[in-house]
Amino acid sequence: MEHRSKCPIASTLDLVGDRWTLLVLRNIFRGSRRYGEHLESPEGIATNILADRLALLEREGLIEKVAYQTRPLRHEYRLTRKGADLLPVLQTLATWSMKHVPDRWAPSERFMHSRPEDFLAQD
Amino acid sequence: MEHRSKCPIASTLDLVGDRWTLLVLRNIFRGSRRYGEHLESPEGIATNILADRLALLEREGLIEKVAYQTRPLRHEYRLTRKGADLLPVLQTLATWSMKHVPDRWAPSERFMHSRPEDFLAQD
DNA sequence: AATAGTTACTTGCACTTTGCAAGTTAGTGG
DNA sequence: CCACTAACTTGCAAAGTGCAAGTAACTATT
Repeated sequence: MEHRSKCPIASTLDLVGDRWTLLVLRNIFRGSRRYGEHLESPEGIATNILADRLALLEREGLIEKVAYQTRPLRHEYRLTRKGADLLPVLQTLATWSMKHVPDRWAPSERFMHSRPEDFLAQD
Repeated sequence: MEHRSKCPIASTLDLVGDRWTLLVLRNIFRGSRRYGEHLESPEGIATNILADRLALLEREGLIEKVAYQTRPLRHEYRLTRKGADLLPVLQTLATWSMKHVPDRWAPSERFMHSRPEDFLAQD
């Protein structure tokens, strides 16, 4: 990973500051775990972009691939602590939008009031 | 402005979710007001991108152009309430980076503890 | 009056990233 | 052997970005 500067804000954006990465994370917070579930999100992410971003997030340690079945072997993507810790960023983005952009969906209470730890439980 | 969906998170990112817009806002929070001051930021933004983003932020009402002198007429860019309200987003991005990215600059106490209102004072 | 300096952009072009459609791979089930 | 499903990969056009050079509107200097 290459950073434009040592500014902490710029460095975070170097990682997740593009058109899709934070939305992929949002999907996971909202329950998407499998590749196909991500494709159902309302914004309509392209398959190549999704594959690229999942690989990036895994390489950077924000999500991890966990097998959910063998025969055929299939994986799902889960948040690591590093990824889950971006929850406050998504919450503040949502809060801003609710105040300044008219006619948006209301985020769930559960989403707005949860903490990163809440998304780390195993099952 | 076109939105990919009515998701509040996606909608905020439609506005500021590219490689530079949030860094231009960070500059303003850190005191850059004039075009030339923005060009001094450590990431080295290109002049065309900067002009484009300042125009976008003004068009969307996050910043406004205020004359700081006549003869020759010159303007500076200041945060509106809408723009200043993105401060918590920048603060959470910085907080995440300090926890998860090694060897970053420490943001100033002033920046991390300020509130949007603090950047709206006239002078 | 002509020249140089300052500030704030604009333009042109190469390069990179994104978006869309179609194709591929690895497996199961019939 | 064939259809089916999930998870990608590939090709290519379009949009966005990065770099260098150029322009515009003044002011200050000689």
